[in-house]
Amino acid sequence: MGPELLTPAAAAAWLARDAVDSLPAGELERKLELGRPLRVKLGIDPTAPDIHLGHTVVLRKLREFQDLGHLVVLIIGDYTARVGDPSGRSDTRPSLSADEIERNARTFQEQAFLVLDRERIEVRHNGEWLNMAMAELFKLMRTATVAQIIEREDFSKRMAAHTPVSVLELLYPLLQGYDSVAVRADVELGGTDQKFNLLLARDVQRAYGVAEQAVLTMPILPGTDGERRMSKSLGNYVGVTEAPEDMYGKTLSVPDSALGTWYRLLLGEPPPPDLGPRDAKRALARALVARFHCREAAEPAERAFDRVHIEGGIPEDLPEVVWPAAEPVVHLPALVSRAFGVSTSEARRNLAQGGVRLDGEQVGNGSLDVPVSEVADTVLQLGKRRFARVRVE
RNA sequence: GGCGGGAUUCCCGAGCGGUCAAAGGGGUCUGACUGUAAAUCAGAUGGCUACGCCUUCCCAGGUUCGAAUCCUGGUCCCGCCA
Repeated sequence: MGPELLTPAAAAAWLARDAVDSLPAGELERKLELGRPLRVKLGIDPTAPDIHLGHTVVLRKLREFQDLGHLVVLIIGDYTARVGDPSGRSDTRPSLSADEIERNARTFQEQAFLVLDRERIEVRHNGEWLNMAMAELFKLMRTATVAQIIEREDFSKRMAAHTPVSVLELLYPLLQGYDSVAVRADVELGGTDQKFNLLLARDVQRAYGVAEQAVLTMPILPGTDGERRMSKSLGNYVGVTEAPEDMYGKTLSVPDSALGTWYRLLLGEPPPPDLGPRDAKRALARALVARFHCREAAEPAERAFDRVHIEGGIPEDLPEVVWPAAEPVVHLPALVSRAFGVSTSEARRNLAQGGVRLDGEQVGNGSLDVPVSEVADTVLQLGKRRFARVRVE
């Protein structure tokens, strides 16, 4: 299909087909009727540069806009990041240096280009316009009321729970809205959690006499636990640059209940009806590896997974741990510690619990010291999925 | 500005001056089981060539035979009132 040939109404419907909200009603279609490339805004926070699958839901939508001939305006929140993100509940994050911000932003862009078309993108830093005069800030602050802003659920919850909310946090939605003014955004995308901010930006735009943006919110992708939103801090994420085997394995660990959501949000289609959950999940895992690595990487990743988890075998590429030949007696906790970077105490615990194997045989029931000949050129295994080849030299 | 409350191990959160490497939960790890790194069940969870030794309870001092627990002074955080 040639999407650029769609009528505005059809294009709007197509773009909004998997969105949660397209607000206000009909706005996106009116924007498309303008008949010029739209400026589609996405703001990023350069404090966390790594992109995971959750981010790609919005990125994919941006890509669809690009494929229809529109322009993505990527805003790097360098200025706001330098002030320091106050949203951490208890942990006050140190504000980042300009260098770190630039590095993070570059990493983010690099990873975002796994999804986006790098030809149709404009990258801006909000330091360009946010370093404003106090008088200008007054004008901005008048565009919303405190009541409006604390109406948001997360603020009202925190205030009810007596957790601190800084004044700066209250200001954030306005700064984000001002970004939309500065870049003349026609459309802004975000997760459903951004709905408030995205809509408030319209108020700011109106106050500054520029056209108000259309807003498109996308569903939040659940993490590998199938429950909570995918996020790095919850540890339930799959990074787009992760090794094929990890990406494959993590995808398989997603509970069946979340399978449908993952399919729709990541592949844009429901799971194949003729496949059972196991095979559907394997197909999804292959597709994701193929997208973020290459088609050729998917098969080996699946084979590696099967070998380790289904057949109980060992992976092909093993890291090595070297034991000095000068020491004729191998202290197993020391060997495990050296091989996998765990403390010797932890190594001892795992030995005691039968979690350590040499060439598939559990060890550690007897003596913790074995002759070096017994470990030379064996495969040392900790738990189910950590392996190392022992070399003596 | 006034008055109160708090800081504990990865996180949250118990903790009588000795029996505290410190309850409980979460997380994590290991085992069993499984199509799965899911779910469930069980165990473990400061460090150390280790039936013992070493370092932890915001920081610095002090009292004591002995302090996470008491005192003094700092630092940071929170709430209430103004």
